[in-house]
Amino acid sequence: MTTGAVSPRRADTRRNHERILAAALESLTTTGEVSFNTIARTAEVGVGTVYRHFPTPDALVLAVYRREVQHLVDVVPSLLEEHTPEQAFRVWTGHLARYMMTKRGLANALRTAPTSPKELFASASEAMRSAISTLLEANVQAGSVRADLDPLIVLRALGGLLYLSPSEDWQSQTERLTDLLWRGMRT
Amino acid sequence: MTTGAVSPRRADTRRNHERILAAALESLTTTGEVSFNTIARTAEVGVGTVYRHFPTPDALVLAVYRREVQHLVDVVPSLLEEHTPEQAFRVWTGHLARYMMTKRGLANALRTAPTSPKELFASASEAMRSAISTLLEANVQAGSVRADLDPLIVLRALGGLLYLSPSEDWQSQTERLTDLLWRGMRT
Amino acid sequence: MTTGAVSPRRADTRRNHERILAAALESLTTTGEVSFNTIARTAEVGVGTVYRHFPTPDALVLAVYRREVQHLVDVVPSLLEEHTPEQAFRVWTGHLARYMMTKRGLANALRTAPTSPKELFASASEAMRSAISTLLEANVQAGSVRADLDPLIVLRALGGLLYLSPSEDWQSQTERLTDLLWRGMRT
Amino acid sequence: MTTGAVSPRRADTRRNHERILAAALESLTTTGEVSFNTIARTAEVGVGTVYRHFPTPDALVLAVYRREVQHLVDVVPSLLEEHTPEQAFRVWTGHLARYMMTKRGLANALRTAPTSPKELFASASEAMRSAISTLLEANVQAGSVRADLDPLIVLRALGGLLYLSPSEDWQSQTERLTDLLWRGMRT
DNA sequence: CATGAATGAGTCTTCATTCAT
DNA sequence: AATGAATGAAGACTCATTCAT
Repeated sequence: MTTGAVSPRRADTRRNHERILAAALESLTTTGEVSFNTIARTAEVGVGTVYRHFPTPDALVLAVYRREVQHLVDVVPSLLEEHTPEQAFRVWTGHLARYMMTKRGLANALRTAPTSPKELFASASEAMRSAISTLLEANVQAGSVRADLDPLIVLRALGGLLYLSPSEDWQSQTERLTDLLWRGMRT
Repeated sequence: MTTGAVSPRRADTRRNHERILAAALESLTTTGEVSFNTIARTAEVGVGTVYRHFPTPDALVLAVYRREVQHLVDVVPSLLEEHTPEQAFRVWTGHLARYMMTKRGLANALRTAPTSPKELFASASEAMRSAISTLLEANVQAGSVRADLDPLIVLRALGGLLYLSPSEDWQSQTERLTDLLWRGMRT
Repeated sequence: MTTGAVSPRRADTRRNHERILAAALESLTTTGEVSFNTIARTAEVGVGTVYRHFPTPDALVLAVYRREVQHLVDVVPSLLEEHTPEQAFRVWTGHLARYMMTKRGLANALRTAPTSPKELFASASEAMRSAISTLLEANVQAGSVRADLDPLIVLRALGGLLYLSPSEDWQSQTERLTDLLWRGMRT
Repeated sequence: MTTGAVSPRRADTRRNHERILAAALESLTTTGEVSFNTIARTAEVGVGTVYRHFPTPDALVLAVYRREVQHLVDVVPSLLEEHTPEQAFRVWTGHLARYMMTKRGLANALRTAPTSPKELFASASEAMRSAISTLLEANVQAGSVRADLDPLIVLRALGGLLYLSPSEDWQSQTERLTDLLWRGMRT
């Protein structure tokens, strides 16, 4: 009836979407589980609402994943602006390590995703690969690393960061792992 | 009750222990699940028996894990006898990759083990560390790698092998990852 | 609000009514279920609209039922024009059997209708009874059946046709059942 | 430990089986539903126990069904001992009508049984057919009915008894239906 | 009036854990 | 010690019904 205001119903829907994603992220980063019932309870919506927004648990995990991975991708340009290519790479591995540590549950959920790990990685892993690719290209331009590096291999080499646990001296370990890797990468 | 004689009972018990471990390993490497009921069924013992042998699911996973990791540790000496130190290291990473690929379910279970990741790594990760340590020492002796490498860092760098999936060209990827790493390790 | 003019709204409403009935019929004859949500989806209207047109699932089933049964009632006059009374009866039982077989889901839904089986039969069963009544009267006039037959009893005797399944030799079974019944009915 | 008494555990199990069947029968004859949760609640056992005894809802319905149908089959011999063949048949249809009326929910559940209607009828319908067959044979021997009657057709003709509802004058209707049928059956 | 998002009760099913034998 | 039946909490999912727009 009114024209000025955004319809409350519409607002509810959007807010629900947000709340569900937030609840799912929290659940994934803490327990690593994605019980629709629990998420509904946390987000304070009905279970049916969760199902309306995300047909399957996988779809929900995927949505959370995409969103989170995007953070790592988005930070690359600014890193390259503010640092030398080499520094940018090193700082980014720090981001990656921190991300891995915080989102442990998420990482696990991704690995154990029962269905369509294909689609999952097709999009997410590709995003990561392109982020690394950009960093490598900048370094190749600067002459600091070899030109024949496969971003995927570098990504795999960084995979060990997944093992880091908050209790250990992860900062130092990350640096040392990056050092080791860098020695193997440089010209 | 008695300690001197090996009672027939004792034999049964030992056999049960074996069967449970075998069933758990199979379950972990295939489905990645460790349902006590399922394992009991596979091992052809009662659930109660499984509980008697392993108080918690974690204890069972840990036991399986220890056993499996031992294989990777045990192979080191013979590798060093039959190959140059560098070759030994490279061949061992191949073993590691194959192991990771075969025991995917196990690896996942380990990562998602809800409790006591401490104890889990205290023993298992330590075993792996010592295996790498041995390989590194041989290479240091031969002058092929730097003397200041931390085995743990190298182990982390190899962690990316966990991502490999059977469908991909994992052999080539393993070699390339090892190459990259080796460049960073050598003198 | 107004009664004199046929509003465009009215047209929409009538069309919706039709679509809902059509969707319900299809659902009943195929799956035998009457999920309002599913029906709404099939009819391409909102659930609320279905509720507006039919207050309860029963009301909807009843409406579909009435409509379908009418087919069996409407065919009687023409049968009596084109056949002898006895043949008309026999042909009609064939119609009945085919109808039962096609609308199996409908028949089941009717039987399991949780509430108001009263109202359900008050109208639908009455229509069937009158159809049979007409057929019997013609036969009484022709002197081929006894005059003291209760149409309801005859209807019940034909109820066995409900059991027929498409896979069996239902045509022959219908004829034999009709034969048996006819022997009991004739003068 | 004791030898004289049947082990209590064994007794519990058997008692549970009974209670579940009883609860299922009640549920089927009243609401026509077979919710495992509800049945467990009624029988005062855990849901898991119901699952242990009956793997699927169908298996439970089937078990109840077999049991109930058996009653109708078992009564035949005594009827033939105490009555003339014709009377036996008429009394049996009375039993059938009463059974149908009481077990309405059961009958419905049977018709709508989603899976394996095959197996269901292979056993149950066959039992019914043989019951009627016995009654017919006795009558053929006594010369009261024709020898070429197909028990299955007679069973179908009696199917109309399913329609009877307790509120109506079902006794009289049953008799009249049987009369009509008998006229068609006799020599 | 029509729409369809939201709700939540209720069903199915699995599985860790207990415990009587 | 071994067994496995029993239990029930918990998760997945459906669907009737309400209600804001």
